[in-house]
Amino acid sequence: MRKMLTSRRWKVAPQLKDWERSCSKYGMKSFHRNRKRVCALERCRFEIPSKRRKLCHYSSVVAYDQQANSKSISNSPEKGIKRDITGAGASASVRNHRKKDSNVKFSIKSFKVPELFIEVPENETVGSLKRTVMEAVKTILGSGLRVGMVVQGKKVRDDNKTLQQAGISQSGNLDTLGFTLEPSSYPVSPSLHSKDLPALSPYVADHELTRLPPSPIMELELPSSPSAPSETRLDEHDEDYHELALSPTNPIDPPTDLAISGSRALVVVSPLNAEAHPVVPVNPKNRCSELSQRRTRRPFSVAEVEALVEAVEQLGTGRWRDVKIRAFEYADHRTYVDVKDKWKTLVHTASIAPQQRRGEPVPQELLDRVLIAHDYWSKQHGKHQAEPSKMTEAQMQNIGALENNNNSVSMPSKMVGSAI
DNA sequence: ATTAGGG
DNA sequence: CCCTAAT
Repeated sequence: MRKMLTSRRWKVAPQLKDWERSCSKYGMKSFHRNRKRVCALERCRFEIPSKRRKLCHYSSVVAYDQQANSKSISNSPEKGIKRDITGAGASASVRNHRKKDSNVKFSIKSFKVPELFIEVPENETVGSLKRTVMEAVKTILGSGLRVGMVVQGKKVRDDNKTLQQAGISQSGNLDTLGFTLEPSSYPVSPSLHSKDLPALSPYVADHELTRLPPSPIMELELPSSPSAPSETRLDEHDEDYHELALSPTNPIDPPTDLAISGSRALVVVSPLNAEAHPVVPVNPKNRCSELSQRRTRRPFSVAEVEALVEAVEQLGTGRWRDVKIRAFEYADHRTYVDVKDKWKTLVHTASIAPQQRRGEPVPQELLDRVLIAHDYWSKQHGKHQAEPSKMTEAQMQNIGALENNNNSVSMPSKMVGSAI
């Protein structure tokens, strides 16, 4: 659903087609499973594409150009948002004027502000649209804004950090420095509090069930007093802003100087076939609400990882359905896709330095097994009997050569744990 | 419904 | 985790 919102319209048709094909091929079960999604698809078919669900209420980008004292609204199709923002100069940009002393000198061309979702009927007049936008802007301003800082695409939260420590120096990449205007308050949608929490698998050491899904809804009532611009309050929304963060590899500042005037941004308001909604911050429980609720994060526990490794060692890396059943048969919240993804991250985790790993540390012993199993199963094992490609000596050591055509082939048990 | 990969 | 193209 989220993705649908982000999809360009022309991608919708194929989607529906797939669905139909899938239904005819897999029966009503598939039909019902996908109906929900497709219905949503249909509803959002004419909506303004948006990057993430959490931002689906802000599909247009309002940018303030300080220098020109003008504001512009742009609506860019998904993937283009970041580029458009930066490319259009709608983002904060900084220039290094002089590299003499230890002072960092720069100018802010513009600020990046949170997205804004505008929903108006087709027969809306330009004039009323302008007013609507103005209201939206006033709403944002009324709710209070705080300044966020981005360096090299990463948000800088530590206010105590010196500019130098943050990598902001006359010699640093001032081009990657950006500022954003963010709402200082993020009311939480009450309807989202009671998220269903499936039964935990026998392995799950539950402790991560407290996080509430962040709400994209912004305060509609303006007169809210500018609450304390605490950095921590927006922690959970950082990712959102990362989306809008400047790309280090995407210089946005042409050798021009400050004063940028006029707005080349355009306004694109998709026609809404349904009822008219002059109001800006859309009703919380509308189209893209429940349907797109991101699942609560459930980090795999060590026990789960062990179960997964165990299963993969036996089944390989191409039968995630089976792996899921074997290792998480009773963990409804772990789908075979989840399991497959977890293996992917495990392989990655095992490949990086321990210092770079995050979350509950996974015993090295398990990570070793991950790597071994990964290697083993990625080299023509359990797969078609292709010509035995060359295996280096090292591989021979770690990956014992052995195979049988049985359907339940597995890694030679001798290997399991050989790398402790 | 599952698989396989990119996001 | 999400989203999807292919099976």
